[in-house]
Amino acid sequence: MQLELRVDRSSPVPLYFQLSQQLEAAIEHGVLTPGSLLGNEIELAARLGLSRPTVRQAIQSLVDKGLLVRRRGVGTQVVHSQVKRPLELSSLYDDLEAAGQRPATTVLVNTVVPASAEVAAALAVAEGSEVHRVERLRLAHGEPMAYLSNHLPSGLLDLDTAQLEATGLYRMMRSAGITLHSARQSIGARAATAAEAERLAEPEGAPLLTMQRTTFDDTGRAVEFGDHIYRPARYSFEFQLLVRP
Amino acid sequence: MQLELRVDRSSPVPLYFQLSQQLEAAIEHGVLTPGSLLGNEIELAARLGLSRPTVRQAIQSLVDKGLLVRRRGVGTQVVHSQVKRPLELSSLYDDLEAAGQRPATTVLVNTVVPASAEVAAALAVAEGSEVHRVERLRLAHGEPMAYLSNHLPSGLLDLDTAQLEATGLYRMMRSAGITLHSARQSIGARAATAAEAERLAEPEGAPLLTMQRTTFDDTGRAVEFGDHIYRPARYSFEFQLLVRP
DNA sequence: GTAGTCCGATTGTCCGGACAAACGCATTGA
DNA sequence: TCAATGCGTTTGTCCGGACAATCGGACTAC
Repeated sequence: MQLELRVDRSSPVPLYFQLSQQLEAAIEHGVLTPGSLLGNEIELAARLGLSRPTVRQAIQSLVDKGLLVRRRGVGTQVVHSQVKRPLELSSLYDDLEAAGQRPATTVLVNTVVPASAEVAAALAVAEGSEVHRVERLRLAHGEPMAYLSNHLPSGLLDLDTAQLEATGLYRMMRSAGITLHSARQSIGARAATAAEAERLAEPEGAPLLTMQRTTFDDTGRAVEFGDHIYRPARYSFEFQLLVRP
Repeated sequence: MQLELRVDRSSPVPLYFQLSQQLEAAIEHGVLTPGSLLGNEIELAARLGLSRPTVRQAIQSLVDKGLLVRRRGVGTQVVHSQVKRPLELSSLYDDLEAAGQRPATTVLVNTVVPASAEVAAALAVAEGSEVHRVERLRLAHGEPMAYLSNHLPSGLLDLDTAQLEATGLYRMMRSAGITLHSARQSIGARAATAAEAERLAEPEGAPLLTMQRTTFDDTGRAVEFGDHIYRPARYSFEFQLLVRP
């Protein structure tokens, strides 16, 4: 059976992108079954009226995503992995929304403070200079789920409390024209202190999942430093890693 | 000052790879400072006697690694991020060795068992079929650090106990010709059971960091399922995420 | 003075072609 | 029988060129 593919040359969407999207959809919907060959690049290019480099660019983007594997002398095959989602910089808000949980947020602190040594180092600003500080409690189904403490360089974003409660911090940054690029994370665990236990409705000494993260925009500037704690019964970090050859 | 770059056409190493390595080294050693422009692609190609596509391929690989940023109409700049290492599929053994800790391993169990429902689902084999089971205690500086439980499809690897203690599981898989490709991870936390507490020399109920991971090779077949627990005071997960636009 | 327009610079996309390298398989040879 | 060789297939690398889209700054018009 021939996979139905076609591109629209009048569209402003790049041809290689049109193709890669169609291939990805075909894999997602099971039209291209795991392990099946994709047909060689030359023939595929001829069938679509495209050049080989364009077809290769489309295929390469899917290889980068981990959906396809190329083998010289063999061909390009669909990976038969159970889970195919690539790793992404996840936002707790988006994670919860994707899980259909309708997250609720309570902003507990939203102020400007002098940067502590730790915060200054993470954000690469002078110690004692002004930074925004936000502390939020995130709930799902009315139950506390995580306590989020964030520091941001001042002047970067207008941190409106109402907006912080209605949406997520990452979403606000994106709409402010900040393009997130990378993040350095550290995930650990420890026992809850008395104060933390009360905030999260856990007994004192209960195990907590902790995450510290510094996020960078596309110019490499630190735009956010977060120190978060999660209730492990209600949240865990799930992601897919890819190995680059 | 002109960055000194040159390629060796008689080398079997691809030209784009030679160039990207030199650029990466220049960034790493601070010859190319963060924020500095790289010079336009056309001129760079002419200077090296290469074509523009080849130069673009070299630059693109560094953009994918998060070391460079391209801006249309502006040029290609070096990202000024503090930490630049990309995310990789990490092995606890390699992590420890890189930290200069000389890890020691004790193999507690190395046998063949019928697959439980959970293991069968993770490895995509039939429930009850034979799988290898390995349990190891990993120590650093003579102190227990992690308890590692792994299941592998049978017939994949010769699991020699002595070799397991001398090196890591991932390293054994690689030398057996298995090319690791991706992994699905879940990181969480919970309180130690009595048995776990004893094995790790922690009090009962102490917080533990947990990780479950299924690793896939380049054809998408599951090659390993691990269920690990770590002492949070001695280990945490650190990694860098990249956002794909 | 300010807003809009134009223009040079630079990357993004796309083409068509050429040869090399690796793989799988069939054939050949010991 | 079994290993070595050869061959077709397919991806990997590389070239040179063309035009489009976008950015930033200079210029112009009001």
